[in-house]
Amino acid sequence: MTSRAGAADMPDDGGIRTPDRLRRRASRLLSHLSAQSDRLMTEGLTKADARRWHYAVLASLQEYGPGSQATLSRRTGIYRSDMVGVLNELAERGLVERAPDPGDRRRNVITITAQGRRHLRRLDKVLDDLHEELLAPLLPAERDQLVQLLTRLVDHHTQQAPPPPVP
Amino acid sequence: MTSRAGAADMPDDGGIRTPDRLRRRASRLLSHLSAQSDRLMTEGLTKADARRWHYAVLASLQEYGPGSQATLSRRTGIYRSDMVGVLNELAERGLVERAPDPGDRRRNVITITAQGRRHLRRLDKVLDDLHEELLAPLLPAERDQLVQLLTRLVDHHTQQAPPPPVP
DNA sequence: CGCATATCAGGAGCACTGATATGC
DNA sequence: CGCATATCAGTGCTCCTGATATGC
Repeated sequence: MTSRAGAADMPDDGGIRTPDRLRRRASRLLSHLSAQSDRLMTEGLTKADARRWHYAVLASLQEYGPGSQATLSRRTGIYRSDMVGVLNELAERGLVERAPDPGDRRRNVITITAQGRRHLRRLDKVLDDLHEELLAPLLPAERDQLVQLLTRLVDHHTQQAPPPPVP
Repeated sequence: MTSRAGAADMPDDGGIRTPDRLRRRASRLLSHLSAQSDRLMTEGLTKADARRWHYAVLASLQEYGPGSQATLSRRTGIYRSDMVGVLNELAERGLVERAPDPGDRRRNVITITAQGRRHLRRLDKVLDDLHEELLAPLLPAERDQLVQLLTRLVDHHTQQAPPPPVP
């Protein structure tokens, strides 16, 4: 007897809802896939003695140049509170340098080192392979589509300041 | 002087990498958007005195009928260890009932209550609105595309057993 | 003074591991 | 016996809230 008792446990929902709304909710799909993706990337990066945040910081340093910790926070989306620890780990490994800003003594200027650049090149290769695995079922055009759709949504929700409460 | 010193801090990457690989990495987009989506849903559900897991459990109960905790875990993707607490919260609120299975005394049979169904209807409405907000920039056809792409990826990575090490 | 910066302490939610007791 | 189930204890990561000291 596997739950085919008729209308007893087939509750009234007005007949409107599609039967698999759970699986088709975009938010659930996103959470699910993001978790799978994160696991994949974290595993791969761990083998290269790195974490996801390491890559974000190093890549942002290489693309946009040195910057204060607050600047890096804004670039990468990492919280200021968490940035400290990430930079400690990167500095321990000799991948970045933290020097006081002579022009503004509140700031530290973070710079990527030569070793950091070498490390970043390795990580980029690792991530390329992992993305191949992540997106394996999609054709190249579909991968572009996905990236484009995700980008539009991310952009829409990032430049969205929460509307002022109108007092 | 804002980092325009020539080739000094424009490091060699072979000229191959696209300049915004950080922003276009699918894994980063997924993490980012998933975080934004999670925040949106969590906020909305909190106002309705619920969490995301509550919705998952209630919806799964309504769609597939009652089941043991292990069954619910498989349906919803919530870990068995965490399921206990979720069901405690739902039972406290009178939204589900936990009764011992007479046929197998290891199991509890979880059933959604009438109050649980009412609550679920409210949550479904809340989530509909939140998804409208989440997917606002996309046309209906694009939303379907997104859901379809995400579904294919999720499916691909769920039924994937890690390949045997070939001894 | 207000504002930004770096740092530290800590919480909430989720994904996950491991151990235990119980019953199939 | 092996296996599944429910439960508890605890970890790590991410996101996020403070509070502090310092310098603009």
